[in-house]
Amino acid sequence: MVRGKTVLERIEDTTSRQVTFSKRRNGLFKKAKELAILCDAEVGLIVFSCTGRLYDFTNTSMNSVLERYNEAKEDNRLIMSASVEAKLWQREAGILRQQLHNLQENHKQLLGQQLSGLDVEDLQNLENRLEIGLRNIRLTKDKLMIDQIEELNRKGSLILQENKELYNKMNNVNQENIELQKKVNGQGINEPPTDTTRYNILNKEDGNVPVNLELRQPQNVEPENLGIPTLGLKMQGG
Amino acid sequence: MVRGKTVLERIEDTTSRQVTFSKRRNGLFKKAKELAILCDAEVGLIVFSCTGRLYDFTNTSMNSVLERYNEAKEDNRLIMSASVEAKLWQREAGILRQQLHNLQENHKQLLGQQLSGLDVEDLQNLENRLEIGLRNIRLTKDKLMIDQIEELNRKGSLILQENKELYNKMNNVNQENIELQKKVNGQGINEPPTDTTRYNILNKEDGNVPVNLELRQPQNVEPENLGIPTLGLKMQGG
DNA sequence: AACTATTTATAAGA
DNA sequence: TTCTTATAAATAGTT
Repeated sequence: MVRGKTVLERIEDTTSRQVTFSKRRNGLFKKAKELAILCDAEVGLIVFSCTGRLYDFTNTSMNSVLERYNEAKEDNRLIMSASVEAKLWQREAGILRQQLHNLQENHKQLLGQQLSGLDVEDLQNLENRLEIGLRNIRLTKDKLMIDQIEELNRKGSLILQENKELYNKMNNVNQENIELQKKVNGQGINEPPTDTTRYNILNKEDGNVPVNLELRQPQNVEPENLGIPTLGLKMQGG
Repeated sequence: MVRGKTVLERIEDTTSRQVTFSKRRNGLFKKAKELAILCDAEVGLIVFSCTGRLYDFTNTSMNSVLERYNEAKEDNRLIMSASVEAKLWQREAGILRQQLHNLQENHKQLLGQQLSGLDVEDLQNLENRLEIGLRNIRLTKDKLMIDQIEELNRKGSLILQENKELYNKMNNVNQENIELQKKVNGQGINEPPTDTTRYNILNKEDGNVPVNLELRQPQNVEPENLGIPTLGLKMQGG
């Protein structure tokens, strides 16, 4: 527009384009600002350079400008995309809240609370559902407990078996010991006698069962005390 | 800017301000368009006059401009109002969905479904809650039924009372009729005899009880058949 | 809306 | 980028 009129078309030379962009951008923003001040207008101006850089101006706030813009535009298709999305989610939340509320109601009734307003048939239904539920829960619990008991029984039996074997071994060792003592005494050598009875007592009353049991006091438990069908094992010897 | 520099402040004269607004707005929009074309920029310009009228320009689309603007602005506070709102509701919906899911899980367990993964203690808790619930429901139901029974009993008694009175009246009318018949016959006048027995039968077997009862067949019900503590009333007379 | 005297904007060159 | 400058463009006040 100087030194010959500039034609209104894209400036092909990159440098020239960028320089012009810089100058004219400043001019445009200055004009925008002047318009806002002189004429008491609300102005929002957003510019992206061809390199993608953002330049913006507003004499108020972009938020305010855009809100007014949305209000003014009756064909809400612009920012409304987000707004519509918000409404959709709001609706979804409302539905979920309702469902949750209903289920809570239902749940409370199942727990025997807030029963007013129900007639005998409703209550009978509720009762039936609860009875079925209770039956299932009891069956499940019983099965679980029976399994645990059987497991304990099995472990107890193993320990008893081990105990029995240890006891037999001890007897053998004891016997051996006694005979050795006799031989030693026969040879006139005086050594203090080994305390053979200790092993017996330990085995029968105080010994720790060498198995990692989940029983609290496995050492005192006899199969009969596990309170269930025992495997028929009993302490032998002793 | 002409005939003496214009000071940069609000033009107080309304007419002058509006004229200037018009002129400068055109200039601004022209400049914006030129910038967009010459420099291959994306421009969005929104202006509200002080009277509230909207003027906008964009060489692309306002939606595109605003979307890029949102992307570019890292401190999302502008158009994000709607978008943020959407996110908030979305989050709310997510939380509600989770709560609903948990409650559904809980609910199913209460109904004796999906019990795997629970230990004996969990099951015992569940059982206890169900038993309490069941007890409450049964108490409520029983109370309701007892109330209904008492109500039926009361109504039944009233009807019986009414029946009894009607029956007595009928007997009186019958008696009266018989005596009138005798008199009429004694006077030699021949009229067809009134069917006095009909009232008796109607009353005892087929008559509709003139009370709006909720019993299905109130006319056939005797207090003893209500299945509850009766009020001691019985059909009198026959 | 048109005119016009001026100011302002800015393209090209430095 | 900035400065300069010639010149186009914008526009305030008037008609």
